[in-house]
Amino acid sequence: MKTSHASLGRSGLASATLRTRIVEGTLKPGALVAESAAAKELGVSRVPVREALFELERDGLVEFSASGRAYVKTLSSRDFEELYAMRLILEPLGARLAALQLRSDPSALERNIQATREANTIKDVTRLDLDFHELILEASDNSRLLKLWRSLRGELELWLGQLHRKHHANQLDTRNGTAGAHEEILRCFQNATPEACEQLMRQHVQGWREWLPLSEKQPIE
Amino acid sequence: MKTSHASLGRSGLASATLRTRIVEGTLKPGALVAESAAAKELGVSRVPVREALFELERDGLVEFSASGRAYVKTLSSRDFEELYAMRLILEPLGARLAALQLRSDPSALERNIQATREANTIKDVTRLDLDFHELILEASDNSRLLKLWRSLRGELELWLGQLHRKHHANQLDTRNGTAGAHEEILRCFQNATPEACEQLMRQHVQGWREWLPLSEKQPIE
DNA sequence: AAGCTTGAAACGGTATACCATTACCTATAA
DNA sequence: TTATAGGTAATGGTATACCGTTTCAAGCTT
Repeated sequence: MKTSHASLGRSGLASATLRTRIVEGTLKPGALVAESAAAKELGVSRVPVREALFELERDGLVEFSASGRAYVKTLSSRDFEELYAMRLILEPLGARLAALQLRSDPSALERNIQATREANTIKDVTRLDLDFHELILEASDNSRLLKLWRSLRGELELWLGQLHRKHHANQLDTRNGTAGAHEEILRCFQNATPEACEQLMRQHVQGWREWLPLSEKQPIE
Repeated sequence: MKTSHASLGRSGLASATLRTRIVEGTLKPGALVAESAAAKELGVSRVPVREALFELERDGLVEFSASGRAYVKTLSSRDFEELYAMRLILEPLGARLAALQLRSDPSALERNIQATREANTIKDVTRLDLDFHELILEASDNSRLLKLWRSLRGELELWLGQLHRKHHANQLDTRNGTAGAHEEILRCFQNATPEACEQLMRQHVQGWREWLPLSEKQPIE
C-alpha cells in the first residue's frame, strides 16, 4: 500500500509540490533546487525529482545553469513584456477560433466567473483568471495554440505571484475588475461575431497590461 | 548549431540520434520507441534515453501512451493546419520585431540564402528553409517568441520529411522557389518598414501553405 | 471460428550506487 | 585587506538492479 498520492506517481507528486512552492514563493527566485535535497525532503529518489525539474523548466519555473543545476527563475519586467507580447497574439486568435463553440456552450465560462466572484484570496482570483483564459484556448480546438499558451502559463503565475507579494494588491478590486471584464467577454461570445470577440480579447489583454502595477526597470525579487 | 552538441553528454547523443531517425523516417510514424531497446542500440543506459524521449515529446516528435510508452508521432493534415495557423501569427510578429536588427546586419540571412542556392538535397533545402525563418525569430529579441517557434520546428521537420518522402518533391523547384522568396524577404528587411516586413512575412507563410502538395484528408503514413 | 483465459516476456517507474565535475570555503601569500 | 590557490563537500550524469504493470499471443473454452 502506497501513499494517498499514488495515483499521481512520484514524479507527478514531486512536480506538483515544487511547482506550488515556487509559485507561492516558498522557494525564492534564484534559489538553488538541488536534486538530492528535494528528493530527501519529498521522500522519493532523485530520478522523479529530476523529471520534475525538467518539466518545471519546460514550464519556465526553473532554469538550468551551465553546470546542470536548477535555479528558481528570476523574472524581470522585460520577461513580462515578452509574455505580454505572446498573449497579445495567442489570445485574440484563440478567442476568434473558440467563438462559435463558446456561443453554443458558455457554461464553463459562466461557472468560472461565478467562482471568481466568490473567491476570497488573490491567489484564487489569479488562478481563476488564468483558468478563464485557458478555457477559451481549450475551446479554440487548436491543440498547438493551447500547448503554446500552457507553456507560458507557469511563468505568468510566477510573475503575478511575485507582483502581488510585492505590491499587496487589493483583492477586492482585482476580483471585481476581473469578473467584470470576463463578463463582458462572455457577453461578446454570446452576441457578437468571432472577429468582434477577437478584437475585444485584444483590448482585454492590452488593458491587463496597462492595469498591472509594473515596477519599471528593476527585477522583482 | 542550436541543438545537441555531442559534448553535452550521452543524453544529447541519444536525443540527436533518435531525432534524426524520426525526422528521416528510419523510425516510422506510430512505431514504438522502447527505452530498453534504444538504450542497448545506442550503447547507453536507459536514463539518458528516457531524458531524450521527454525532450522529443516536448518537440512534438513522439507522444506517450497512457501506459508511458513512447511512439513516433503520426501527423495528419489537421496537425499541419494547426502548425500553419501558429506560423501565421508567430512569424509576421517576429519579422516586424526583427526588422531593425536585420537591416543593420543581414549577413546571416545572406549566408543562408547562398547556402540554399548551393544545396543538393531536399533535406538540406528544408533544413535551410527552417533555419532562415529561425534566424529571423532569433533576431526578434524575444526569447519567448523564439521558444514557441522552436517548439513547433520539430513537428514541421517531421511533417515536411513525411511529405517529401511521399510526393518525391522536385528539389530544384523547391530550392529555387525557396531562395527566391527568401531573397525578396531579405530585400524587404533592407528597404522597407517593419510593418511592411510583417505583412510580407504573412504573405510568405500563406504562400507556403498554398504551395505545399497537401493530401486533403488522409494522414501521411 | 470467435471469444476468453492465462502466463511469460517486455516495458516503464523508481531506488540505489558510483564517479567526474562543480562550487564553496579555508588557508596562504602578496 | 585582497587576491589566489587548494582541498573538501556537495551536486549532477549515468549505470545497474528491482518490481509492478502492460502487452501480446498461445492455448483453452464455447
